[in-house]
Amino acid sequence: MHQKLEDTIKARRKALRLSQEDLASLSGVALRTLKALEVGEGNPSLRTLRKIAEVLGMEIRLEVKRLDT
Amino acid sequence: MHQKLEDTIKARRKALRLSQEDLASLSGVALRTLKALEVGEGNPSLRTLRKIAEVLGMEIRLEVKRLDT
DNA sequence: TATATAAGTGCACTATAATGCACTTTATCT
DNA sequence: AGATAAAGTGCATTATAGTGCACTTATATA
Repeated sequence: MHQKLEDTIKARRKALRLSQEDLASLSGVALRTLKALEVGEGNPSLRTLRKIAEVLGMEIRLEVKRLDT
Repeated sequence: MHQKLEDTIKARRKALRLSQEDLASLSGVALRTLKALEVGEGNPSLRTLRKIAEVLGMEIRLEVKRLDT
C-alpha cells in the first residue's frame, strides 16, 4: 500500500527539517500552492511537482503498476 | 539514465498497441492534449497524467533520487 | 502508387492551476 | 500562560492547461 503523493512530500520535507516556507522559497513554488498541495487540494502540474521534488532530492517516475512495494 | 516521461508513455502505449486516439478515449483525456504531451509540449497536471497512467497500467511515483536504474 | 490510418500543428476558447494577501488555527517554544 | 513560528483557509486575479476544430504531415497497407 502506498502513501499519497502529498503525504510523501510532507514526510520528506519534515525529514529534511524544512518548513513549508523553506520548501516554497527553495523550490520557487508559491507558498499558497505548496500549502494547498500538502493538504491534498488541487491538482499540481508536473512542473510544480518537479520543482518541489528537486529540492527534496526526489524524482517523479512513471512505472508499471505492481502489487505492493 | 532515464527516459523522459513522455517517451515512457509513448513507448508503453505502443507496447500495448494502442493509437493515440485509443488512449485518449480510454483515458478520457482529449486527443489534442495527449498529442501535445507525447511530443513533449505542455505541462500536464497530475490528474491528466494519472488518467493516462491508469490505462497504461502504470502509476506515478515520487521517489528519492538515485543514481541510475 | 493510391488510400487509409495514425501522428503532429495552429489557433481560439474555457476551465482551472498558480499566486498574493489577509486572516485563523495549530504547534512549539520560553 | 503568553509569545513565536508553522500550518491551514478564503478569495480575487493572472497565467496557463485542457479542449475542439480544421488542417498538414508521416506511416502503414491494399
